[in-house]
Amino acid sequence: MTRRPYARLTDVARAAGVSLSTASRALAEPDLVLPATRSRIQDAVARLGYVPHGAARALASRRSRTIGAVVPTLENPIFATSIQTLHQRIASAGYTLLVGSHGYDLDAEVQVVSALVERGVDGVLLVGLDHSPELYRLLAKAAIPFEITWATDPSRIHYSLGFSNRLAAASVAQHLMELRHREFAMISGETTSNDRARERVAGVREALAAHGLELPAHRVLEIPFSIAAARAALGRLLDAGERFTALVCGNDVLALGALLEAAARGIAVPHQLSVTGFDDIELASEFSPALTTIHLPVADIGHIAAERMLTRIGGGEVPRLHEIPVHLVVRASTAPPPRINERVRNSTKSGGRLPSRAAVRTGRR
Amino acid sequence: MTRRPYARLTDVARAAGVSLSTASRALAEPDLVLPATRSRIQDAVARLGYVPHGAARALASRRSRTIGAVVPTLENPIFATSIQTLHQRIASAGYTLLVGSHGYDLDAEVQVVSALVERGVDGVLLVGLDHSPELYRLLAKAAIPFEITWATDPSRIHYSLGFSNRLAAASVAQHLMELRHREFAMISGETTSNDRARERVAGVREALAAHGLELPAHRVLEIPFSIAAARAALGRLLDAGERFTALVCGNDVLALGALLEAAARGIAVPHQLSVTGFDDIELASEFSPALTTIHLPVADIGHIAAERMLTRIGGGEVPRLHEIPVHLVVRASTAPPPRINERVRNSTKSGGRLPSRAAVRTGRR
DNA sequence: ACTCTTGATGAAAGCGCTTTCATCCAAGGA
DNA sequence: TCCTTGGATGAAAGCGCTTTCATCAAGAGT
Repeated sequence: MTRRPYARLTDVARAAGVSLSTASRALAEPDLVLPATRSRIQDAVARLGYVPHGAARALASRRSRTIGAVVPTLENPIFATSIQTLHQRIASAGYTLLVGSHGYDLDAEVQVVSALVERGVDGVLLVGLDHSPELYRLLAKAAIPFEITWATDPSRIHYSLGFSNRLAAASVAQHLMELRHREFAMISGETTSNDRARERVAGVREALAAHGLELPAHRVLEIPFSIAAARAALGRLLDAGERFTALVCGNDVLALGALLEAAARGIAVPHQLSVTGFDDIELASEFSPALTTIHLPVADIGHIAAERMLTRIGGGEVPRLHEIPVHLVVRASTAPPPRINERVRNSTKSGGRLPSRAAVRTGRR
Repeated sequence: MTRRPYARLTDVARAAGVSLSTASRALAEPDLVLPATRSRIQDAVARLGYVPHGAARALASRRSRTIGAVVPTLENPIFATSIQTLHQRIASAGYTLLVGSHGYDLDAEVQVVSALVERGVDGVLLVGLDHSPELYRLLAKAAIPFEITWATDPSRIHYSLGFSNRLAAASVAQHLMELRHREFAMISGETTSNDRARERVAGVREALAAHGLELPAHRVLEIPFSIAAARAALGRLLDAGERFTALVCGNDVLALGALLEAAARGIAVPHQLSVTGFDDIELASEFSPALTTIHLPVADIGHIAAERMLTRIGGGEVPRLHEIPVHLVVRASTAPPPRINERVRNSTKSGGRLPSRAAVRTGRR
């Protein structure tokens, strides 16, 4: 006789001397089965090493017990961390996590989501508000609950969990203005198809405008999220002779790059130049100078997103919009601007690696 | 009449005026179907917005077209990056990625893998050789191909893709010895249930031993992989009065922590203390001083792992052991040891934040 | 002209499970 | 004592697809 390599529920049922239906119930709804019967079935399960067949279960029950999460990239530690906590939470509820990344390409994202829909995920987690209309159509057609994270949808059309990137960025600008900075520059991620980056730039602009200040376009550089790109960007800004005392960065990775470049050029942070980040990754507080940044409760986002999604899948209701608190953390990378003669001077054509000639250390603030 | 929310293959078949089997074939093996028929079916697919039902397909075909990857943590950028490339490669082959993480807990790993097996993944990717016996049993019973990454299995019992952590670590020690260092200390990740960390410590020990040098147990600190922990560890080593001129770190994150702590204590790297890392994350080359470390082709690992797994799932054969080249990258964090009177002195009970009194800058090497 | 291939298509049997719906039996009510 | 009620169980119908296997033309071979 040919033994199959694995046991089916039918085999368990036969071994326990019950019908298939009873065996199924014993596993799904133990209360509906007499304790004696139940334990016979559980014995059989253990003895045969029975492992339920997910696909069969999904097909019959129309629920896959999987959740899909799509992020721009796992290389940004904030996404990696939140995916991590998300996974932990849903795993403990018996769900599995399907992940996808698209590298900030909205068309690629549609492909990824479509693969998830095909797999019959019970819910989808998205990052931000910028998505292809086709993606929204796909999700609507499949009637799969989805949720926007890392941003809030003020219109409440979609379920969202996050914070206002605009307001948070504005508070950074506010802090800098209170320090009496009046000349700003910004290094941002690409704003096309990235609403978070766009909102952060807008937030800074608005806050400045409210005080009659400007953030001219040529002082806003949009670059890939990498340390090397950020270093190069600060270099370009400086080499172009821009005179600013505060540099707002779109996230901590970019800010770190700026800090590194400033150090390499002998520019003292914060005395000659104030630098801010966004996210509060671990390095932000450990680096020297420690980075003034916006603290995000990264792990909480994964956890709450899991919670909300599980509730909705279970037929429960959650508020359309869940705002999580974020706040400015002032550390050592910001200080009042230097007096005029202590400002960072644009370096010469010699390659920009020279320390500013006007560099003079100011006292501690 | 009640319309279903989505189209089934039966609906497509009816719309195209063919049988279910033909429709199925048209999608799976287009060559077996007459071009005219095929295009009628494709029209119907497009018109109805048909999306195949993954679970049904998996049930009928006994292949889920999903691959599971289990890593210790996504917070380490090397895992995040390799998962990223892995995803890209398998997605382009029509596969979906199920991820799991276990936080260096082997029992938790069994749970995660068991969830993947239940989902019927076609293959599983694991990190390292240290796993619960139960995990191996589970995978064997389900007859699912799996692969070890980030380490090689010299016994060739399992399929593995990686490099010798031991040899790589030894080459770091070798470099340091060539610089004439004789007093070593090491900051490692926890070695229990982490063969990579264990092998790296062993590699350093062996290399030293070959030259009659020792790495005493009290100079090896095992800590969690975080910058803060690494800073504290170096502090403890120093405060304990250990005298060493070379600090080998288990990975770049730990090395970064050490660099930061050294800077905070006014210890000049590399002139007073040489520090090495392992992994070559982006920051390693951008940081100042740039870190001497082992370069790993992180993206390649994800890519090759995907390739090998897809081949095996497709019934193909690959070598049991795939060794990828890694190499030492010498940068600015290592130099010959200082002369005796320039050594780092153990700081006093005052908290260890004072620069070493004996600190004297040596010239460039 | 007749059988033999060959290639395209269709019919139908599951894949392993969930989920009505029906059945049975013991206890409670009249 | 008979009938009702409800709890436990079983029978059976799918869930949407893949995959033999059978069928049927139409061209090839003799």
